[in-house]
Amino acid sequence: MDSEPPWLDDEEQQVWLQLSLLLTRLPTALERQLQRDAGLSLYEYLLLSGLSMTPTRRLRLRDLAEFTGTSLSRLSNVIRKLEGHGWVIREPDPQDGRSTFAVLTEAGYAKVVASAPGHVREVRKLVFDPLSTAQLRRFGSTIRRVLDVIDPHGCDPEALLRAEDIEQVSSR
Amino acid sequence: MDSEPPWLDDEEQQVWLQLSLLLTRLPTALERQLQRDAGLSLYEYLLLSGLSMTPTRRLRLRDLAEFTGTSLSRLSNVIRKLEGHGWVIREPDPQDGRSTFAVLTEAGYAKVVASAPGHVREVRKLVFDPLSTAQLRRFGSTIRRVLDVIDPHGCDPEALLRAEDIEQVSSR
DNA sequence: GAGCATTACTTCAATCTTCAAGTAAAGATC
DNA sequence: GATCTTTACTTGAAGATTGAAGTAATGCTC
Repeated sequence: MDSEPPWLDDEEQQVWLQLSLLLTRLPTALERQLQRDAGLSLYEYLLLSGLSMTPTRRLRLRDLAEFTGTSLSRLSNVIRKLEGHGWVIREPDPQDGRSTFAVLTEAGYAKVVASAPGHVREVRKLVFDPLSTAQLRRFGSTIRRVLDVIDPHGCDPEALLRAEDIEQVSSR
Repeated sequence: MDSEPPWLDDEEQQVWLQLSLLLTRLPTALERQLQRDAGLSLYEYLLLSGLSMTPTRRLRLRDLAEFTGTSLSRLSNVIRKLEGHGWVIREPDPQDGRSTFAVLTEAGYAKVVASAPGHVREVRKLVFDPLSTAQLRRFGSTIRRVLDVIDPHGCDPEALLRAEDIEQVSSR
């Protein structure tokens, strides 16, 4: 096997430092805005907006956990909290007795609609405004390359959001 | 001021999705490796390795909080845990009765030395190997641009690590 | 169709994080 | 030099997260 250098060179170290900072500072900044203006955590926002992007505004908990990138256990707790606010309800999956849908209520949809603009404004301010179009494009493909290594099956969240509507028969 | 579009265009949305994934998946992957191979959280590793990079292997808690990007409160708790392992001790700052040094012990230093190669290998595998040199350079400067907006004073952590030994002798 | 493995979810306990006080030392201002 | 503010840190309670069971439905294999 190739023996790789045991430490990063100067340039790598520079980039690694920048990336580490981004990894901690950006979520914190987004979280702050959402918490202040909408009383939502970044995770909660991601969850609600994920549901809202879906044709029937529902997702199996398993898929939602995948989409938000966390454990079912955490998701289960957060859903309970969101149910308390009346933003989400659980519905059994008629096709599979094991799985449960998280369904966005009207109130939940309204919450997303109300919170999205502020969040988008922040994302735009912090990420898109400072970058040129070309820079943006390269940034995206660089990140994609890293993600391919972390998660080679590239469990495309977009696909998740689109693929779940086939089996709708009833409800509402 | 320009009124900005209320939502992201397709390309922006793509990039944003990639970035969101990176923000959650990369720390998780690094955390997993460290937890498995060294029994450390990413935060603990960052903290210990920050101390180890310092000329005297010590940093004021305030500076360490800044460096690791979190609250003093969290830091205080983590330091207590690390003290329990014998990796760190607290020492009062003779220059300023309010502040405390976190000092890396020999055992703590040994812990960093033992854990670093595995962590570096993971970082290299996930971030540097997939990128060309040119890509890397652009990636770094793109990130820097974003960070400049989030944190304009650009409180350079490198400076922190270097700057703390001057005042062993004098005050301000 | 019986038995075994897997999947989807929930819950509990342990740990971790945050937030809001609280303490105590410095520094600033008059 | 008395008072006011700021800075550095700690602590305790509340809330969040993880990890290990536990339950229940499903799928797989013989």
